[in-house]
Amino acid sequence: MPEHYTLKDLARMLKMSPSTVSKALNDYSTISEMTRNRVRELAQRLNYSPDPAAVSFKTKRSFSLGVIIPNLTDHFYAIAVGGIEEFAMRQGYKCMVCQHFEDLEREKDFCRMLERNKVDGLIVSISRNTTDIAHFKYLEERGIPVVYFVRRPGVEETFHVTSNVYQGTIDAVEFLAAKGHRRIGHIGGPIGLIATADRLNGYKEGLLRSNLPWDESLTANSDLSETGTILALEKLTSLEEPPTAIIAFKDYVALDAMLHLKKSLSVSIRPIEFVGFGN
Amino acid sequence: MPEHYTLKDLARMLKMSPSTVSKALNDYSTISEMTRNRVRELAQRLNYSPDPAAVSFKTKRSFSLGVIIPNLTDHFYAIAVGGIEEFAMRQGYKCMVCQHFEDLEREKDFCRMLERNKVDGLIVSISRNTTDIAHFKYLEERGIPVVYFVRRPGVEETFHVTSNVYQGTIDAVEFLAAKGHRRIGHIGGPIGLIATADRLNGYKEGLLRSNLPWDESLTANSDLSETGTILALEKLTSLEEPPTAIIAFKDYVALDAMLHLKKSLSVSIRPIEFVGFGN
DNA sequence: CCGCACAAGTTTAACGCTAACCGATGCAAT
DNA sequence: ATTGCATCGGTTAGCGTTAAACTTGTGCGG
Repeated sequence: MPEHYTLKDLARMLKMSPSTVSKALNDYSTISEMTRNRVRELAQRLNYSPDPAAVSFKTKRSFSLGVIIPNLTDHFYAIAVGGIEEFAMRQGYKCMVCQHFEDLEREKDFCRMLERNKVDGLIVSISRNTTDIAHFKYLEERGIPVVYFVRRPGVEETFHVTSNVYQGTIDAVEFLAAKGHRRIGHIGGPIGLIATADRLNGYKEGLLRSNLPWDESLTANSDLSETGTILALEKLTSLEEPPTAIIAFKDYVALDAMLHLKKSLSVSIRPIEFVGFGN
Repeated sequence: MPEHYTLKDLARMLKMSPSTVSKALNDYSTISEMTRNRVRELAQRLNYSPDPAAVSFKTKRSFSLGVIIPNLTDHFYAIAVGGIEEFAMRQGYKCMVCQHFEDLEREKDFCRMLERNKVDGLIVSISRNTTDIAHFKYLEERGIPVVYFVRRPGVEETFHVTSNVYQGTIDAVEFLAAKGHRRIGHIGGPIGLIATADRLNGYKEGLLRSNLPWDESLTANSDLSETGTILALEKLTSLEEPPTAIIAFKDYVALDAMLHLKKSLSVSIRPIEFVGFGN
């Protein structure tokens, strides 16, 4: 039942000092090839691995990443986190996954917590209520790199990876226009999100390219809740001349809308085509 | 820009020894009410929080939990992990989420890794290839409690939380029987899983209670992949007298089956009712 | 008035590891 | 020879916290 060996143990067995062992294992150039090999070999044989807590304590880093997302229930984020986790693990990093549930205070708490835990970096999809990103800036100032993911803060210069929803929306409009739709509705997301603006711009550009007129009444916004989506939908369907197709902010917004339509129309008055994409 | 304070800092300011401060913050009974309060107050004011790495290093625990699951892409696990995460955080625990992707070796690696990281406990949904659970036993021997979750190992006495799929399947059979179905099919899960056996037993019991005959040809097993499910489905639909209803191992198995049926039958020969539930 | 229990702190050491600083050796260049 | 310095490894100190061992002061029964 091998308890875990420490550097000291190895050192004793090899009759050298602990720091030599440490250096050997950490590829210091001041250790001879031979010594390094001797150490390596024994370490291997004894199945030695350094105590992460001790290393972290000493070095002030943790080999772990913070991942802040809205919520793991959202399938998109679940998949994303799955991928991040998996990749990070392969590189020897752990992840600390935090769900903010659109709560700014939580988001801030997580930042504190993650800083204390000395994460080596942060991947964040900010909450909808996050306009000020001082708490992230603070981490950056302390040397913790922050990458925004899907959602990113408004004006600031940031590192981020997002999908090109602008182009996506253009494509969606053109796709529907090509199918003959003349009145294409747009259910956008929460006002204030960059993605919401990007999509709206894409929508306008798509109309332009398809030679369709811009008509504000064909646009609505959902807060992404089911009721929010239904409200938005009803704004569009109650028009004199309702749209024959609708582009939605997210796939599940499209789903909510479609289901509602299906449920609420005992007689299907007129088919509406839906396109939902993005996150 | 307040760097982080340490116990020593507080001690200096309060003119007492670091260990007194530590004890005060950790509710030791040998510290007077007054001292405790003084310490608490300053700690509060300076926004002190202990360095987790140091604490972990010293105490040999980490306030973190290991969570080993098949895969975050499975919506069920995503939700479950979301809940675990959330709850753990509230109690001041972090989670280390690990996806084994049905790979036993990975599962073992995670165990090693989690042990080295001194997790305080483990929540596991074992891989399908896990028959021997020595690696978990090993952790338990070392004082790390293990709770199995959804999937649990065969024979062993374990702590586990699972849903009662036995009863669930009985209910499903009775439900369908009550609707008049006489030939109810059953698409089970991978052979070897406890849940697979439990369900089959529930299926049999349900038939018994509904006065329906047991007919082995009405049962099939899916490995849960789409093709596996389709294979199983086809075994049932190609019968002389195919089932008019099918109970499936998981909701997505039912979905795969339904979609396939919908796609493959240009003319809908006969409606089949589906019940899918569980994880 | 002694001794003892107990309360309230303090001192010390240690957890395992790393990094900064030293020391010894050997060899080439002066 | 002596210096210079590169090579290789050892010594030491300390990260922040806690637990065990130790000290001091007080009250109290005998």
